[in-house]
Amino acid sequence: MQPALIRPGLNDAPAQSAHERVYRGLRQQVMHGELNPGTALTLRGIGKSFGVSMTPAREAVRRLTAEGALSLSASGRVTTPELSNERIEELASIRALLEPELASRALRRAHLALIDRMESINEANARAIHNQNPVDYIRTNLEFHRTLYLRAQSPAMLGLLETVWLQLGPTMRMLYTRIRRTTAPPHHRLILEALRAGDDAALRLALRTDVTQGLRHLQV
Amino acid sequence: MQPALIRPGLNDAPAQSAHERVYRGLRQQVMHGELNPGTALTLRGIGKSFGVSMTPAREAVRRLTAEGALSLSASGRVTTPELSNERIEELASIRALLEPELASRALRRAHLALIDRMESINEANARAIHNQNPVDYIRTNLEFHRTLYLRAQSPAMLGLLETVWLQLGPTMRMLYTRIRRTTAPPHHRLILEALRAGDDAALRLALRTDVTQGLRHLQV
DNA sequence: AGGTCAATTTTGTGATCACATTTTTCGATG
DNA sequence: CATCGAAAAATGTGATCACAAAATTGACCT
Repeated sequence: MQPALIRPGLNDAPAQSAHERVYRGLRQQVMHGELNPGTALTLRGIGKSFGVSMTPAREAVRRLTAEGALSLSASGRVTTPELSNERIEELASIRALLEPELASRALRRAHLALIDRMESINEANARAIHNQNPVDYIRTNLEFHRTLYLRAQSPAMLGLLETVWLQLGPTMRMLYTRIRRTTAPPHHRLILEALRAGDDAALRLALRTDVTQGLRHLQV
Repeated sequence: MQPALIRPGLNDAPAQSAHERVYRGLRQQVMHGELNPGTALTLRGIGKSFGVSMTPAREAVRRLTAEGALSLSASGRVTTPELSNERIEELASIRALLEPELASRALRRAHLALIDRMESINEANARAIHNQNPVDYIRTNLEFHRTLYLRAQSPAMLGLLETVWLQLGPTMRMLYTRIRRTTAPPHHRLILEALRAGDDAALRLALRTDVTQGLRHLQV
């Protein structure tokens, strides 16, 4: 197999295991909507594309499957999940439950520097929309939300939410290309205003609508 | 390795893979509080106790680690998690967020047969308390809740909640043996009454207090 | 053309091995 | 008696292999 070619200077974590690299790589592809729903993957293919054997690929797949990022067929085949409309709505309602709570917990700790950072992420988000780039759009949108939620100091809740995002990743890409979004999500402004005003109720409402509204265009 | 000795008649799922058997076995041990926090496990030991090689043991551990049921040390050692007080409270507040919602969704579909079944599970729960049996107590308590939530028809939300239960499993055992519970959890009665009355607000409140109250005795 | 079935290829599973690292053991030393 | 350090044991990681099951292919027949 390939010599794996680790360049320590470029990695955040100094010594990543092979399985960890595969896991992070696949996870990002799924969460950022780089894969369409139903995309088939194979252990040998994953291994080859990361320059490792089947073993670390298998472990990464098990992990991601446990998080709902991938699904296994009865015969063990690996694909990105194809969600039913009911499932999409359920996941959206979980977001609507968790995200206002996380935002509310972050509110008291959200200083101006944080709001400025969110503002600049939101501008990158607008650029992604202008460039019709779905992956950048999804990535910056999640980054906008995560930047806020990190301040909530609630790692378990954020962890749960990220598995929900993971499950929605491929579907979000599909939805994005379907609705051909042309304007920025209107609720990000409301979120920023509520943060600046320190208005908990307005913040919760802004998040609930932001999260819910994006997935209202199903009609499959 | 051992011939694995599968007896199809005794298994619910007809053809379980080795990894699946290990996963289910470990998962139950963790969720039902059969393992104290900080219990060390080894891949070879797990494999031996299930009559399989390291490979399926490793996959099961990866899966359970992804669900928060087990933790990995920096050197890859496997233990059941030892939760900080902050983490316990955070997990409790997640329960307090999800469980009233699941109960509310189940309410309209909760017929009398379901309530009767919950009642009988609650009696088994009382017996477990009388017998000072922590594992039976935890098991029947979770079964009481899960029986209700299954009616919510919200598999993703229930799945998330089960990972929270998993994370709390070893800690619940520790808390149980610490407080030496002697009387039945008072809120199960309130839950049943609210179900019978079809009172959504009362049901939500009963669950929130039931879930929160059990973990108020920390004081580590 | 379309369908059927056998041959072939692809794929996941589980076991085993070599290896590096960590942990434990245990004796020597102060 | 405690502490340090070296030897020994235990452990996780990744690669490879054999095998069975599944999916694909392609020839053949109707």
